[in-house]
Amino acid sequence: MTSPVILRLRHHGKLGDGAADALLSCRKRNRLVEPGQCLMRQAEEMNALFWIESGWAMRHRNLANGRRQILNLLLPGDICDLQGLIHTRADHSVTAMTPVMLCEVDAGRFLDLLHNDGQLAASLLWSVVQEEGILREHIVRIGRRSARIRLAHLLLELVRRQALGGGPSDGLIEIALTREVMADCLGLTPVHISRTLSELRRDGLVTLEPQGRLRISDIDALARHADYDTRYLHLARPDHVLDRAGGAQA
Amino acid sequence: MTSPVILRLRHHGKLGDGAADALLSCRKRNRLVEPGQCLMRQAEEMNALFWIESGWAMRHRNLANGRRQILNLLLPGDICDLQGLIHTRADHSVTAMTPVMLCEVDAGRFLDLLHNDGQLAASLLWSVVQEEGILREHIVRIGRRSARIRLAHLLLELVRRQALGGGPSDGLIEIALTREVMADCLGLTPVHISRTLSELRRDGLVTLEPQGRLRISDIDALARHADYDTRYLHLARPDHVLDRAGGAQA
DNA sequence: CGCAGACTTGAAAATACTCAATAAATGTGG
DNA sequence: CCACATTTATTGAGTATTTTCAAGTCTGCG
Repeated sequence: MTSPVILRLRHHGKLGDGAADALLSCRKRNRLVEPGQCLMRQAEEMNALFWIESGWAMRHRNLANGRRQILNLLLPGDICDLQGLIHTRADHSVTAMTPVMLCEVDAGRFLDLLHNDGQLAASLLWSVVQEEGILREHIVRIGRRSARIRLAHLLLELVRRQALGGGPSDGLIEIALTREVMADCLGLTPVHISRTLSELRRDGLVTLEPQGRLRISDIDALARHADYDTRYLHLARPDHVLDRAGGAQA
Repeated sequence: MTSPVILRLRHHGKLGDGAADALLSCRKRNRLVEPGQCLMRQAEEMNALFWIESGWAMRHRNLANGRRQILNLLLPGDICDLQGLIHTRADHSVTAMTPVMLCEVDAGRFLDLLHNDGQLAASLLWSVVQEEGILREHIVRIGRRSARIRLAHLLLELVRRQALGGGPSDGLIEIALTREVMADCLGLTPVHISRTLSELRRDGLVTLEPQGRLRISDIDALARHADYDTRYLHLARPDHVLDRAGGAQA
């Protein structure tokens, strides 16, 4: 069984077994983090370089007034943080949402690899580009879309991204998300998420499964409904959920 | 007179004259872009690698429903786009807001440099980290802050960033921003920006100067008022506008 | 069974939006 | 330098969306 990191990087394009093995050979040790525990704390020195083997985590900022904004969710196969390579302080925290198995990387060996394997370096650069794309999409979502569309977009993104790391691709979100988590992602309140989700359920777009997990009933239908386009994920195979020529914009 | 790129990168830390000259030696040619013209178009192949010598531009997405979200503003000294190094399609557009002088870079020579000059590579990586920090801060701003604080934050960031590239650092924003631009940055309407800005002016925090330019009357006062902390810019010298120990969060 | 945490629902309030009319500012040509 | 056209900004009134507060319900788990 291969690591979700490799699965994810293969969505960029060709990544030979040699490059994959080389990357895996940088592993230093695994570490298990319990839900609610920090993988990285705001204002702390960043040193560790790691990826997520299993479990979900979140990047977030806590504000002086007690509010919280979730910047991004981290799924199996996501790398956190290439930025750790330069000496700087974290401007946000990362907290486990489920039990998270981390794979810590030996920075020295990793840097050697970057130098010597151009294909691998390109794939890792791609993962940075994808992460930036995800951040930008999040800005658009929060800045210019209604609560209903925001929520639909978030769910669609999560379903897509979990598939990239080897998770389910049938519309089921593999972990239970609380209303509060969705609210803090989307800049809304849990109460309003509750109402909005009820609407989506009423309209048959989303269903609630055992253990509080959500399922998108028909991914294509919801994507069409919500003007969702996966181009920002920069996947190699052009399998946009929606592949309308030209899409939305000027 | 040195390029704003060099000025900006020096805010990361030591950058010797040798490294600076090496970077400048990658210049291929300059190109002038008129206001309203695109430097890069959504869904187009990215090939060019360039930085901004003078003038302001914006990264933005145009939505199917005619709305626009500005993702980030580009100021003199900003690099656009290191991501161009990998073969992918832009997920957003970049448009000039003023006459913009671009400096196009020879990608081959640039990559050589990255390989051979570790100090320069670190500085460029820093600029990527800073850009990501700016995107994240923008998410927090839009997601969890009131219109008034959002606007104050945006102005504070712009004043700070223009100083990094050699622009004024006295609170005057060097170009006139329309209400519509500010609105599209912050996920608000121009009308509401107008009202909010009037409030800030009424309270003596901001003044309107000739040619529609804005000035922050007292940067520290506004920063305190708006819970603004520059840590996310990852500047080497810890000259946070606010240097309260520990700051806001857990 | 019963508790704790998460969810739902209602009503009232706050925030931001829309539409529309007026006022400044900017640029153009005579 | 002035009149005019054009764009941008301000202001008011009414509306829509989202929040807040609070009470009640569901669910999973020991």
